[in-house]
Amino acid sequence: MGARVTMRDVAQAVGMSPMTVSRALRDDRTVNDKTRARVRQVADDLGYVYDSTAQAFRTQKSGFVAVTLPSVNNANFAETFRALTNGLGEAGLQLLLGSTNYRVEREEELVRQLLTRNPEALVLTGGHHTEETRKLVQARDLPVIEMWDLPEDPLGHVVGFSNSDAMAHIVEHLVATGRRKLAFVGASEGADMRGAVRRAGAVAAARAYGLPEVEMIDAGPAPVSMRHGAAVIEAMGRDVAAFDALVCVSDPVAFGCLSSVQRMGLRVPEDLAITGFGHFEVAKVSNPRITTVNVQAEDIGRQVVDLLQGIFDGEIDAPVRFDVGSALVVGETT
Amino acid sequence: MGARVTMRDVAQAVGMSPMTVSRALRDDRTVNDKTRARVRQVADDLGYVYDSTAQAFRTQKSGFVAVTLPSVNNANFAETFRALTNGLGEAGLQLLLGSTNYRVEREEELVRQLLTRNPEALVLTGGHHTEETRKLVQARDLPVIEMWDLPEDPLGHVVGFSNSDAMAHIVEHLVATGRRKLAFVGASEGADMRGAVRRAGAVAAARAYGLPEVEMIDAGPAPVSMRHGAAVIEAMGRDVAAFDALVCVSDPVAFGCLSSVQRMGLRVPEDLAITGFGHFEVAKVSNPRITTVNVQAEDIGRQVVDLLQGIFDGEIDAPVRFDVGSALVVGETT
DNA sequence: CGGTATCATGTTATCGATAACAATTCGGCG
DNA sequence: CGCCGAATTGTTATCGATAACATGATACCG
Repeated sequence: MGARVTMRDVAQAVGMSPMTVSRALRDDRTVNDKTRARVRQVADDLGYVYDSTAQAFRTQKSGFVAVTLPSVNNANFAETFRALTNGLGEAGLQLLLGSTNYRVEREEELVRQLLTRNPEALVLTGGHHTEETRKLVQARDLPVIEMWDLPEDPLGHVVGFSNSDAMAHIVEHLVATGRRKLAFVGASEGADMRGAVRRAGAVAAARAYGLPEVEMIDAGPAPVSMRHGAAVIEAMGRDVAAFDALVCVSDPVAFGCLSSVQRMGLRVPEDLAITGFGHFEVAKVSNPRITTVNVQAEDIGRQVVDLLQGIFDGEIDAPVRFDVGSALVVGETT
Repeated sequence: MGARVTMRDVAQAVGMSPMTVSRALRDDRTVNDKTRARVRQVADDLGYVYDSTAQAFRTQKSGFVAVTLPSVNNANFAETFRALTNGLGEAGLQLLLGSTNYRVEREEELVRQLLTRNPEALVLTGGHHTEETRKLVQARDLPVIEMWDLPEDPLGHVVGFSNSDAMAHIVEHLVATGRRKLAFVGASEGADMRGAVRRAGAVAAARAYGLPEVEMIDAGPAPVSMRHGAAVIEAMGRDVAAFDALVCVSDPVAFGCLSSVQRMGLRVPEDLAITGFGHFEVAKVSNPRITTVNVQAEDIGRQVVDLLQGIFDGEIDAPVRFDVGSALVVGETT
């Protein structure tokens, strides 16, 4: 339990140089098979544990890919994260995760922290960052991928979809089914840029279709979820019946709204339509099923992995911009 | 964009030794305030970024706390993770997260990987591990915390609650409200030990109350969620009415069951009671609200943080065993 | 004003693995 | 048997920050 076992100790035990041990433990085929076997055996016996820190230091390659997510407590982001973990794990890379709580200032702090770990790539969620974050990132010769958005002025590579286009499809669908007076349910203005873009998308689309101005229903500061949707509608009471449709920033919010609307005896979709965003499980299981947009979170993760692989293999030179798209999923709430 | 900027470069630029730079950038108060200011200024100008890898190597302290979770896509675990991130972040520690996908073999692989990063502590979810995992961990002089369970034979510290006790409370409540024929809805036997313990708890409690044997409804391999609960009940059709209550392994599964049960025209709780586990948002928002057990995921995270702080401060010697408890939350489904 | 405590900075060695280069061993062949 | 190329193993230097120790500068005291 004293000093830790190093390659030197293993080397001494097998009567060879540390270099040979190093080679044997990796799969360098210049070592003799018998030697490798013996080294591995001894390393095991001594309880040797490889020191990635030393490796990272010496080789100047950390084996980390840094990732920021707004929140982990979100099935979509979690799905992307899972895809990233699995894909990069196969390439021997480890994820270094930070969550921004939907705040760019927090993202900046996080990026600063993550960069000190010398990651081999940086994957950011979203396309809105502080100036300082942009500077930090660009000062480094490091592959950067922004995902979940299609920013105008990207930092590097992009794998995402258009939130406002997706919202436009929802509005189009609502118009097609005869709805005119829309309300948008989402977080307060401020931190959550993705939510803001969705709202703006809805507003713009409504204008384009000549609908009356979209009403804003503020469910509180981001992140908003089921209970916020439920609470804000409950607080409104039957006033909500004045609208034809509630356009919600996400499925969980939509489900919360749906629940409150039903509790007060209104029928969905007869009295009021409701739409979500993100194709969360709850949208498919709820009763009625919620009309939503499928954003293919897992696909985003997979595409990012492919992209990174390409970058590490040196096959990619120019910044890539990949639109994974999104698709309207019509449920029973419209 | 050539070689990276190191402390040596900064030192050269200010005309001092690297040691002074090192001291200035940390908050070593032996450096003169003016010197510190100048160093910081120059470091900034040169775009210096601190190298945690080098620090971790030299000091043999990584600044990492390694954490394994069964899944990130679970509001409860995510909540614990958030609490850990926030709490440890304040202490200057970074989380190194791995997800096991509910499999102990995957956990072993993960632990092996995480240990090479020299974490300062290891936080495992659950109390079931492979023999190899136990050996790996115990061979190291490293603080270990198991959370979300109260294992019989812990590896080190424990912060959790009794899943089987919690299940017993649910069964007790069902008995008190006149239910006798129970079915347990959960994942197939196998990977998910936490699920298995809950099931065993339900079975044992039912026996203790002299109820007929609990029927098993297999929702498929772990992890099971809303759609699995919904699917398995839909597949059963009206046979489900033969039971008095569906005891579900989690709230999402319970919600899935609830939804399918309602779709086929049965009334909850009149025709059938349903219970969940975990006090997820959906339990409070669904219609009717689901009777569940509050497991205080955030509290677990906070307690783990406190415990780690105590350990790092050297205030804790003997292994700690902390039961955060759990509480029945009666909803409208029973 | 000499001497000592305090403050501020510098020097040297080091953490563990590995790239780059050097040396040795071995088998095969004329 | 001697020589050559391929297969193995060894040596040395190094990544960047910092602990431990050493030194130089300054203040303060009787």
